[in-house]
Amino acid sequence: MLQFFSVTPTTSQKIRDALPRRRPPGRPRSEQAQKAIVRSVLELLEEVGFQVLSIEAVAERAKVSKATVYRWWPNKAALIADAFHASAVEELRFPNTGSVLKDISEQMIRLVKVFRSSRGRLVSALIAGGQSDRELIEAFQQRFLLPRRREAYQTLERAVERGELSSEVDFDLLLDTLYGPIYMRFLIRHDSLNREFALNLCDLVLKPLTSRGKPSQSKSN
Amino acid sequence: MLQFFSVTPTTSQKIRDALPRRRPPGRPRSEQAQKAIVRSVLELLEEVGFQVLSIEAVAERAKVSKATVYRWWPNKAALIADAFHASAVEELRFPNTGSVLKDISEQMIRLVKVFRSSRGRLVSALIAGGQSDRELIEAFQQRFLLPRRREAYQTLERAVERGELSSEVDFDLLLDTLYGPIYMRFLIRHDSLNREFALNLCDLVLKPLTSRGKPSQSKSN
Amino acid sequence: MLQFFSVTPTTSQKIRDALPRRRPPGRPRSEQAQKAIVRSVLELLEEVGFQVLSIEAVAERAKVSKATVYRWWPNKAALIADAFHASAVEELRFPNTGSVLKDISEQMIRLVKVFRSSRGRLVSALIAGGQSDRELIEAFQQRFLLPRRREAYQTLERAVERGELSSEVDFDLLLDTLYGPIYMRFLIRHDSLNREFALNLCDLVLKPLTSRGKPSQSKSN
Amino acid sequence: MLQFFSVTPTTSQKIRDALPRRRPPGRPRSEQAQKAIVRSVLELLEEVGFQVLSIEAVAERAKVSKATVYRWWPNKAALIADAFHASAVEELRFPNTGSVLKDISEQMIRLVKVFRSSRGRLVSALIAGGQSDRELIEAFQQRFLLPRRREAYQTLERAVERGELSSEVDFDLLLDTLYGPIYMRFLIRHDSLNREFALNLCDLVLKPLTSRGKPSQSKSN
DNA sequence: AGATAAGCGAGACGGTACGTCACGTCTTTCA
DNA sequence: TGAAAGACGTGACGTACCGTCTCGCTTATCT
Repeated sequence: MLQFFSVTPTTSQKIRDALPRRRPPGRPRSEQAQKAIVRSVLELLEEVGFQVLSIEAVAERAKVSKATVYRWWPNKAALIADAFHASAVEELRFPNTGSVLKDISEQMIRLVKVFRSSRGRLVSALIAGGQSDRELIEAFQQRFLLPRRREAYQTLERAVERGELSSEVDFDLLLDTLYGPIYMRFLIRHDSLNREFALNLCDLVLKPLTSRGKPSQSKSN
Repeated sequence: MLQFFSVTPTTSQKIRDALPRRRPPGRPRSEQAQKAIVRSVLELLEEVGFQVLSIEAVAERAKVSKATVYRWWPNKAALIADAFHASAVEELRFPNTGSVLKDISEQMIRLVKVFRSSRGRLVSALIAGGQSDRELIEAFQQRFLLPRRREAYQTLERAVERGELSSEVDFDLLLDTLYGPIYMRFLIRHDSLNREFALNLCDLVLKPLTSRGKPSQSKSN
Repeated sequence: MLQFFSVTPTTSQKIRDALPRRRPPGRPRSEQAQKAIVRSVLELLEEVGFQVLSIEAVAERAKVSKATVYRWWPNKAALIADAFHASAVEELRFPNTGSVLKDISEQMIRLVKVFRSSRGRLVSALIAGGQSDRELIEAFQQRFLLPRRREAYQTLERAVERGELSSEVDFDLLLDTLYGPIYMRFLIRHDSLNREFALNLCDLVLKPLTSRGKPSQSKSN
Repeated sequence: MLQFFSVTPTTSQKIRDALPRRRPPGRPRSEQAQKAIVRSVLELLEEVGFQVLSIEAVAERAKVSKATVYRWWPNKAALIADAFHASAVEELRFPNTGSVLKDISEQMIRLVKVFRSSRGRLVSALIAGGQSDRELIEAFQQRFLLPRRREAYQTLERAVERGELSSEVDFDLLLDTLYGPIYMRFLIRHDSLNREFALNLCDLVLKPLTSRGKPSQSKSN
């Protein structure tokens, strides 16, 4: 899971040429240390949250010197972004059931599960931190949101091809309408965030748009 | 606007007897100091955000001793919550035009304006802080979200009474579907948050539900 | 011994008016903390020397926060200078026996004793540090050397008055000739520094100058 | 000047057999690197002094890897001692004029010149460092002081042979009395160190001892 | 000619201490 | 008794060097 870490060096490193290269001079970066740091960040983030997480504690837990942390990550934000990347959530892929409503509601339920799990804390810490750190919120967009968005586009395109969905629908608007409410309940916690909510949400937003329910006609009015 | 502040001491203080009381002995609490503190918090929040805001800086800017801040607010969260309260947004009321779509889209546009203004920073700071502080997010729910929600309920009820909306609609689900996308774009900043988005969002979510567009039938299907 | 510390605030403090003043507002400086710090510096200096002495260790031993040390002393040098001042050496006064030779040799022997004691380490640390710190060496001149010099001048003047010494003698040259060799052996450690050396040194330098002993003849023979 | 450096490895290395040996296998030690290191130490010592001199900076300036420095010198002291050795001062030899007073005052003036030059900083750094490093002060004794002392002995012996000086004079005491004041002014900087001082010092100490001048009388008057 | 051995640069590593900053508490004087 | 002033212990910050280590490369001698 972490093996790709040195391949995709993310925030703290420049992307190296992909072509076969000689190893640079000097002592090579310790993979073990990097893994330990990332692991410590993940653990501590779940335990105490972004605000309280101190790099000092990360270094101590990873049995690594503080300098090593600072050598590779310029600030707490980058550290968390990378850690978050490393804990990438494979379970958030979209299925291909032949029905948009099914595909999306299924994935939505998985997302809700992640948000309710201890990893949710990681996500909320990242978004919270992002409110005063441009890099951090961009990291979240690029590494978490966008990959999922791309899959979502494909899912919607399949629906269009199948004739389930009008080709005139604004995908971005639709997807934000579907996921926005989930993020809102996740972050503001004013109401319950569970499977039922996800299903009802899908019904409310998606059903009117699917040809099966013939709501596309209402659209054209 | 701030005058009622010492009357409604909010989070950090016990509510004092409302009955006429004799002034207690000793130096009376300085109203001026309180106002200066709150003003400083608001200014600083817009300038630097929640994370960076230091009570030390607040005290210095308000020309107040640190102890005075601590005497009245137990922590940064309470301080921000109160400051936020003081900057209450009067312009977010719902109009009553006779059309749900109009009423809500109108208010939505105002909300978007607030979010895009410097006061938006205040809101995002509050939500961000709330991710690691229960009190803070609850303050946001109670003082910002709920008051607006109550008005929104009334707006929807009027629509039901007018026959625009089915009485079976889940108000909470509907409102989160309407506002969630705005919060999402506001917090994650992955896409533009403007008037057009608000209007399209309203159209997408609300039109299918309003009898005028006859989409209520599709619902019953 | 330390009581005069807050009276003569030395390096780190401005000298306050001697006139009766009201105490300033705010928590007063903790005398106890200051004493503990100075005591720790003295102990550590004798144990490990200037180079190794870390402010971190001083703070820890004095059970004082590092910030408190830095609040009052800008750097290690000032800290040591003050500590040195506090350990001021009362025993280095000149006697008044009626004989220059006696007066000076007596005091010289005391100086040698101090240099050979654990407090010698303090002095050598101060001079060593002074080689790369102007303030430090100046502190040594002002607080250690000069006070003694003034007494030495008086001792020499008494000798002139008594007719023991010519009034044409350059006091500064004479005193450096008397004390320089002691400092040299103290710092370079190339030869033994003891009572005999001090006595022989006095004889060598002083006797030829005193009219009473006419010892230049005995020497030149 | 530096060429003998790898031949006499000094402090940091065991002295190798002087007998003709075959060169060992392996890459030979880079003479160029050694010279660059020593040069850098000398430069930096004059610029910043012992305390601040960092091996990291030495390596960087010498365009040499840190490991290379550590391979050959165990610590900063050894490094400085060797560098000092390399900068050996040829001009501090004693002349042979036929007059002790002349011989010694002449050399003293040269010493004062060296102390006042940028190389003086080197000497003071060495002595300062020596206050907390036995090796260092011993290096100073052996490499700087002693060679000069041996020459001074010869100068004094010539004076005895010529009848200028009594054979009963304690050479060590006399030499420390002559040079101690110079070291004192050099290190403590409490008074001017110049040609006049050196001359007056010689007069004061040496004249009473030389039979020729009988100047003790003029002095004692 | 190839094997073996050491020196070299580069630079990452675990550490220690630096000097600064803000925390939240405290102790004083003045109003 | 509240407020201002400001010192206090605490603890993390990010930096600088320490002295050690692992690399790949170079330069020599030895087989």
